[in-house]
Amino acid sequence: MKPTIKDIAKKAGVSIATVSFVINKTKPISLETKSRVLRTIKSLDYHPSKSARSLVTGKTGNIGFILTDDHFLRTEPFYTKIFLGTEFEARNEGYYILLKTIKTDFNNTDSLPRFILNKNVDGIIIAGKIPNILISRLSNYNIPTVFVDFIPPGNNYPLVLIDNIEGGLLATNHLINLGHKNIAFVSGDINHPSLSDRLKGYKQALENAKIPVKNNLIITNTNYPDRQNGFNSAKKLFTNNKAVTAVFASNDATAIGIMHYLKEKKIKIPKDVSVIGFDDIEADLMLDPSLTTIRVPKDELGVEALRLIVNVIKNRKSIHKKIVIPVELIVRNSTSPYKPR
Amino acid sequence: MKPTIKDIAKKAGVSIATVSFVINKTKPISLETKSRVLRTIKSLDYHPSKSARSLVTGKTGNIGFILTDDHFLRTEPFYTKIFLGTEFEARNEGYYILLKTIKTDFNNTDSLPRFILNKNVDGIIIAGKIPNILISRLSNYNIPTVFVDFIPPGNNYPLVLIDNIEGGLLATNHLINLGHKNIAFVSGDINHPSLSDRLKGYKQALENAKIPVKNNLIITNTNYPDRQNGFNSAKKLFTNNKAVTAVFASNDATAIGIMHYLKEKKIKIPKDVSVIGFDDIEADLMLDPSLTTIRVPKDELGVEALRLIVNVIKNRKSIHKKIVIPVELIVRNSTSPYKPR
DNA sequence: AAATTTTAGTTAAACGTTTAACCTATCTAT
DNA sequence: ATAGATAGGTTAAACGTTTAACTAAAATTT
Repeated sequence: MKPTIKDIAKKAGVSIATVSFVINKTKPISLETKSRVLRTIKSLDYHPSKSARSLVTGKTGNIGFILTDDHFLRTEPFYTKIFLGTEFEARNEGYYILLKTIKTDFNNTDSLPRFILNKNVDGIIIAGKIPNILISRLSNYNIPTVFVDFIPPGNNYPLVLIDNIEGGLLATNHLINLGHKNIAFVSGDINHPSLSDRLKGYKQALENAKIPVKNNLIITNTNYPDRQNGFNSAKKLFTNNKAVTAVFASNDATAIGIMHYLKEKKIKIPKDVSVIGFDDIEADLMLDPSLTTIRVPKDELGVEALRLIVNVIKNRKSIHKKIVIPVELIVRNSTSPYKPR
Repeated sequence: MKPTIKDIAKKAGVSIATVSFVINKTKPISLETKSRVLRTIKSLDYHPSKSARSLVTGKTGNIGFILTDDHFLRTEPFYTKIFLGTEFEARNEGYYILLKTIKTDFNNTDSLPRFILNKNVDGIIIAGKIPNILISRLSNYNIPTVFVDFIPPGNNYPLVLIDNIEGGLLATNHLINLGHKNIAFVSGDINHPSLSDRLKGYKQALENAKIPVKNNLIITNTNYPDRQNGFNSAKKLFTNNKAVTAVFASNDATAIGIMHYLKEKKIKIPKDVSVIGFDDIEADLMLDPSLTTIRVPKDELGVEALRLIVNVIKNRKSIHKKIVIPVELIVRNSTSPYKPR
């Protein structure tokens, strides 16, 4: 059987309290007994039981990670990467992550994640857009919470965000600097704050450059921003607008769909039309031509979220901190200087 | 404060044991008191504390998932997908997964995963090739273990495996059926059992078709089977063998590298050379031409592993079961009938 | 009718820690 | 010299469950 703290105490000839103090460094213990205790711990390969510890301290050493299943199951591994970043940093900090996906249409009759109900986490990280009803039900439990890539209503939680407006600016400026004037913006669900911020950056860049914003060059809808949606949007865009020479897609999946459409129509990329994406997902590298895009450091988002939640857990006062992760323009081969078509 | 079992007992006018029996259905309780207890549980929104439960039962409701960091961090999300399959099924079964990556060169001085030492998991799943030293050190702890996509030395553990030989056969037969005779096999680290099994299938298919196996058409080494390695191997292969008209790459990453080489050399795929991969990773879809491959249902591997470990945990007798997951030929556009070059 | 079994419950120990309360001896400041 | 603080410990309660051992009544068997 695994040794317990009692075994250590007996063998070292001290009380179990002393052993505990040595382990946790919570009271001064003479160098002599301390080293004796540590030696016996080593010799018996003793490790404190997590459950027993949790029971008395109320701390679990676990952190819950919540996101909607569509965000997790989509082929574009955006939130998966964030999760992995969190996972990675959790190991550095000595925490474990418990993952829970919820349905997109989570409602009042659905039960909350078990790890919340049975107090199996010290805090939670919520990634991406989740239903308001979940947020409000969660708030009853008064558990430390950090949001990633989503601003919950009320906005009094600690946050880790992408600098989407800046990204929109960078992308659009890149096209403007290449000499393009007829620059389209193609997006999926514009209700998602990330996407609407990217649009905001787009508009602002155009205004800064004194290029008029034309509504017929802005294709948005309420669908999930995937390849299919990009393809359909491209069809809509290009059948009506022959003059477009550059497209800013609000994410890479959309960009890929657009490129498929263009290839099908034998429109050359980037000779005839430049395309820029957003996110920098793995698939980009395999495209021909490779996709110019705005890199979002997804792992870093996850890492920062973990650090932030640990911070909130330790300084129980609910920190009202907002961390904005910068993005970066990655120029590849899908964009080139303007030439009249 | 959260209600405890005591609060329920008091309010329902029974002993805490009775409450426990009702919750766990572990002793017959009259319908009347049962429903009274259940009502109070609902009304107080009571949920048993996981730590307390774990402490007395010795069960944690957690399962550890171990793999090497290179398998987890590589851009090809092969093991990530397996992990997600496990995660998904764990939620169905009421378990949580604790993830731990270890270094590829894990040695005797590295400490074992914490969740093992402090008894925070009921069982572990090990995915992919891991160092023998870890396996032997783990065996001291006598914890239920399932291996995925790896046969540990000794081979007396429950396993979930890919049918790699069958996959090698399928891939090679596909090329043979298209009329190819000079079929190359390109692989990375041939010490990995999965890859050597794929080679086995390749050889067997050739023998079945009475096509001689030529060693100069088999390019293997000890590198990680990634794109770069595929590219280099292709260079080696095609500079010496002008007659090759088909290549079986032992995984998709390798195939992608090969395709890059061929494109660079203006060798047309599949007109001049057919290419088939193995794994069916996401990137395949984005390739031009799209990659014919052998699909490995990665999520299913993860799901089966979870089911198996739960089974082992419940029927404590160490089940010696081996689950082989079938693979499937996916024909896309990178393979076509043989034509002389 | 007596003996036995079953049902429905209670009591209390146990799980392995942490930590408040207490104790004694030694050191420090006045 | 005395009071107070500190170092270095011990004892025992507490955390919230499960479960073995027990009891009393009701149902069943003989």
